[in-house]
Amino acid sequence: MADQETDRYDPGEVEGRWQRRWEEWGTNTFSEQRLRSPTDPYYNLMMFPYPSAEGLHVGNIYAFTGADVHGRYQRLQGRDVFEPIGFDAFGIHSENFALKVGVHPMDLIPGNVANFTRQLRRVGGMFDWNHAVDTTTPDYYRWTQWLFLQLFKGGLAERKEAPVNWCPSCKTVLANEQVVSGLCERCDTPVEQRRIAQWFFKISAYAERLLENLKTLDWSESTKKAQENWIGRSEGAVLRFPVLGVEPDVADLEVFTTRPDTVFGATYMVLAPEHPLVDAITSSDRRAEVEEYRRTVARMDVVARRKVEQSKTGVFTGGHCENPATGERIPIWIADYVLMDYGTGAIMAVPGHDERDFEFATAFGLPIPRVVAPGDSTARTPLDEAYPGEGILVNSGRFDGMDTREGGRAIVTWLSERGLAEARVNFRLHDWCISRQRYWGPPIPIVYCDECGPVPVPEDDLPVLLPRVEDFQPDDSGVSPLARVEEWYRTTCSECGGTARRETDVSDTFLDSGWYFLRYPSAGRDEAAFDPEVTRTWLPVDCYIGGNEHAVLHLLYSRFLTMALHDLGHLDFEEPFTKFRAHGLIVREGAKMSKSRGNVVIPDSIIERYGADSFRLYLMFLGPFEEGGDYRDQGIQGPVGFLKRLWNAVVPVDGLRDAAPDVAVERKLHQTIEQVSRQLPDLQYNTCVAALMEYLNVVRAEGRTPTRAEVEPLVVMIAPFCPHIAEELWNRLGHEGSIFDGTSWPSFDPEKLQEEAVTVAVQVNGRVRATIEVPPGVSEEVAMDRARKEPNVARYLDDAQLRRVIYVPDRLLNLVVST
RNA sequence: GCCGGGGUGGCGAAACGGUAAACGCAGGGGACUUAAAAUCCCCCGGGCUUCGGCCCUUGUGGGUUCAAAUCCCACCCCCGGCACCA
Repeated sequence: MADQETDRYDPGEVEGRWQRRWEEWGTNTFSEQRLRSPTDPYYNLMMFPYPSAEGLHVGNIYAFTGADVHGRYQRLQGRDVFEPIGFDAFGIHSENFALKVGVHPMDLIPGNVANFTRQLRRVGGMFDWNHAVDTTTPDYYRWTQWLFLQLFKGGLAERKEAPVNWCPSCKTVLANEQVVSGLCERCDTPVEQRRIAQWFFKISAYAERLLENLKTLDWSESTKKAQENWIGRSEGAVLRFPVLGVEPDVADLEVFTTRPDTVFGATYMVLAPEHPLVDAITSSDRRAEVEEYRRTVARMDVVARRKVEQSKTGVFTGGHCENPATGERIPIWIADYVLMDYGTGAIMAVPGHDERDFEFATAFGLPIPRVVAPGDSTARTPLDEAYPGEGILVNSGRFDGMDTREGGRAIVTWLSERGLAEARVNFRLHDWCISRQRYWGPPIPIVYCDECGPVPVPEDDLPVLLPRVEDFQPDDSGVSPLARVEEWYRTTCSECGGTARRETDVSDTFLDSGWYFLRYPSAGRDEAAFDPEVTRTWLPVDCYIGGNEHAVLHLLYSRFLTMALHDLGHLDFEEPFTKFRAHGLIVREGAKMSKSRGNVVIPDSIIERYGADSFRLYLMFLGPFEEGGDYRDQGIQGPVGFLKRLWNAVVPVDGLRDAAPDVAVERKLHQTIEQVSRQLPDLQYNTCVAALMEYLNVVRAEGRTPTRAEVEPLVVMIAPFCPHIAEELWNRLGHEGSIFDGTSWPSFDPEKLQEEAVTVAVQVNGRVRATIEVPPGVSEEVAMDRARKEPNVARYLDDAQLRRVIYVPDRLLNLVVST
């Protein structure tokens, strides 16, 4: 006879025992042998965390649990599920935090990683700790540097000048997100722009392919859309405007436009202030003003420059060019609303049909002709605002009367005959700047030789170790703290042996995280970044789950790197993630969780109090996984009670009955198996949990003692959500080893889930007047017969005429009558 | 402004175009208890009721349909992302 006291559900005790066993037995870890020859490999990936000093937050646990439930379900189906985890510990967050608390990141990070590891183990994820990665270890970033070299050799890395945000007070380069409305987020000093030579990856060369491949991917629609917008494909044409009256002759001004049809309405040109032709075009009487304007714009930071201002500013250069369509002489202005890094850095201004140009022309008194007339308007209908839509061309010479679409094509053809136009597809996507003038990252593996120029570090010399530098505070030089460490950056050229200087910038964190999924299966190998055979076996990733905050950058960079490695012959696939699902956001009591609000949920104390299984179950229950949910402190009581009742149902004092299952319970069981098996792979966790709760309610109805056959499948179905209690109960049911090592997922019998009676709603004119119990699939006649006998139906039929009957078998009978 | 995702009981949420509110939280009542906790049972959108029922209710307004939370059109609000992209 079992003692009730000692057999009470004690989550801490159960979870500790099973976590120890998993480790002892190697339940979740892959040996070299198993990694090389799995029978049914399934790579289950989740976005690895940045190990902050605060520890895991609920958002992390929510995401990881959702992914873990998916992995465990696949495993119960008999697949070999590889579920790795790692740490994305380089980067500005770690570095800034280290500066703030005055501890060196090399001392800080290991502690954070250890704490995260402890928490991740406690939550009960199915992680293969033998294949964990930490991006800050030399045996990882050695291969990050190797990756840079491959792109460099493949001609996909180039060095060029680009503007960065500079805070003159903090004396540091700032990332765009550290600039808040033109001010440094730390000291509120106005941020300036500096031009620095930096390394870029030519992701824009892949724009078309990155866009095109999206169609083939099984990804969350919102994520695909975000990438589509980011890539920003637009079709149009490049038009050439000859510059007039400048000696010696300068090149034609090139503009990109999506509306070549409106070229007859281009009454002036606008160049970006930093456009290379500004100097040549500016007349002597305008030079002082132009220079002054360019200086003002240069003082603005990159972010403020891109903010929509209330009013347009700009100055006239004194120069003119010829509109190739009208032959008219039109003025050239410069204005900050034209961006150097989009299109050609110059536009033809069509104030009649572009809102920004209209605003500018209005401010500076420039002419605003109409060249497009929609619907009921004519060439002479006045414009009181820009009309950017489609219509019929007017005031456009021989193109008058054409609609804007065919007119555009005709004009491009006409101008191209004179070499003044060509069709062009333009992308918003920019090249990826990977240089960071910071300390906490992998040094970019390049040396600058006085003789040979930039020379890649030989692969055999990798890693270029990041030296321990006590003073890693950025200074006003605008270059990395590593530039102050002479004994580190002084080196010799690997080609000529002469004196050389190391690149002192480090690379972007997104480069670390852009390939980590390639490393996991090969973690620990020191002969290659990723083993070709193992990579072929496990990749691409079968399912990737993560937050939509990385919808654009991380996912796009990962796709680009994979594509580039494919083209360079290192991979035989070009898309890394076959399936991607974005999880939703967790809020608390309707408000976003944040430290400043003081409403952050501390997972450790909740797990200590209720156990990881209850916490996991609650997180998966509180809302649809892909939409997120509202964390309410009291809400966990439901799952807590459920697990207690589950425990008490399987571990009863009198022992389980071994009798045949009750027919009604069995039917509910098969219905539950059907629903859970269908919804679980679709990540519809909240309704799966509800179904399991419903089933347990039926099993325990009126205090009945369940049979083994009734509860055993329930234990298996709860296992993805609550692995510890499932293992314990499975074990107590007499099974050896781990529940996850068998293929124990239950199957259902379609016949057994059929109800023997169904409730059919009887409506009169669409309103429910009665319900009838009938055997499933009865004929309309029988149902009608039964319905007529219902007094509350009959009284509506008495003095009415039956006009129509709609019968949906097993669901409803609608009688349409009129009086 | 543009692109996503949402608006359903006191709350978190369910609902192949077919009985709106499953599952759970909170709340109320009861059982057990000296008491409390735990546990178990019952009630729980609103109004009316002759206790048979009837009417109203899924952000707002229209529409399609025998039937709309669900489909279509217009609009309002909330959350997330992007934002002078020519």
